[in-house]
Amino acid sequence: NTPSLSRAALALHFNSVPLVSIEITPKTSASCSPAPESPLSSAEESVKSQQEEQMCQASIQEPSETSESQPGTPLPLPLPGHAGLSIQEMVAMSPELDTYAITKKVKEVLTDNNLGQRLFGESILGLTQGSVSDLLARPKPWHKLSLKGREPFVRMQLWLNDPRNVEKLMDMKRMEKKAYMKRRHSSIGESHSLESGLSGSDLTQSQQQQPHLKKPRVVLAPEEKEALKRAYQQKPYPSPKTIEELASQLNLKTSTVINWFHNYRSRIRRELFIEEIQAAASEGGSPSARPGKSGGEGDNSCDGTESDSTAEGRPSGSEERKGLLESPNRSQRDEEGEAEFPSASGTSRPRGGIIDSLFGIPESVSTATATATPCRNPKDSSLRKKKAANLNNIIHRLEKAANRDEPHEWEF
DNA sequence: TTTTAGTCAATAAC
DNA sequence: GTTATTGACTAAAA
Repeated sequence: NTPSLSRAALALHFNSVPLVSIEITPKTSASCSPAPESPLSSAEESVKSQQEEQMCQASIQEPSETSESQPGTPLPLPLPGHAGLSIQEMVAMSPELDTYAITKKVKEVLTDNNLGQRLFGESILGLTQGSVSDLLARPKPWHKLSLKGREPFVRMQLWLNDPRNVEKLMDMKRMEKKAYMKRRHSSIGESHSLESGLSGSDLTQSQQQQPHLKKPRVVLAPEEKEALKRAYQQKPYPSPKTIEELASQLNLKTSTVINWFHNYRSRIRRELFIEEIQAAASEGGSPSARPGKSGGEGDNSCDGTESDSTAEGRPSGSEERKGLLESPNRSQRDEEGEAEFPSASGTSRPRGGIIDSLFGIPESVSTATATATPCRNPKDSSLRKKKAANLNNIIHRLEKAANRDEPHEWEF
């Protein structure tokens, strides 16, 4: 898997740098050579001398094809400087970070220095461009992130802390360009010889011989999306039967409809997070402050329109604040009196002291001292719409909780 | 088994 | 060429 290898190779250069001023005992690696198939490998030569020393400080793990998606496997990362801590350990020990402030700062630095998301993502985060774009545009609040989800933010924070971050990324950019030019030159030469040696039919044949493994991407028509959105407004959690019906009516595969609902729920949820954050920011609070009372989309309890209707039949006050979008199962579990936002307060996590210094987190970025997000009303109709849909979601869950068998009638 | 979280990668939009 | 969007997928939680 060339992309993975090149990604890992790219990252090793950057990630072997001490990002904060801490006494380090760098582990030495048996091999500091970059991945052989890395597109940058030729260009790397030119800057190798500058970076070799840093590279070899890294505790390098052989990059594997799937390393990036496997939890627990260290990603290409700036860790060697951190007293031998793995990224997972750092994430686990990290104080609460203000994801919104971090992404804002990262965007700023990247734009100011004309650095692309792809380069940043592949070399610093170990993520693809699309993922980076998504992450930067719609960061989830820290307390809503799983350990894995926190990882990119910790990486960003570490990168921001590195005084030479831009410089290094610039170097990387230059190397990439060099390598690209080199490849382009050689491929031009190749295509010349191909043109002279292959007839048109030969090319067609070789193309035909390529196994057609890739499925064409499904692109939903606007009407189809509209129909699905309407269905979502009615029922955010459609039954298998409804899904079947939708699929046949829209002439789509069932799996496409299922995926669409999964994705839509997830993306709506995130949109609500970001709207929450922005609203809080505009009101002067810490942007991604842990909602505590407002609870992400759960701030509906502050919103007269929804809270009135959601309050009825809610099992408990805390339930109301738990957020409209949590899964039905979770909701049922919540009824048993589980503490609110168990992971949010970071009670079991060391805060400040060595870890704060490790991250070098400025006040503006850490939310450890942040205040709760104030309540607010929705500012536009789209938000209202989403919340209305979420209301349906709640109703759905209440139905389920109240009556395990599909309820035909409501009893109040 | 269903849902969520996180991500990839194709491709649309700029 | 870069960034945004989005259908599909995997892993993990519930």
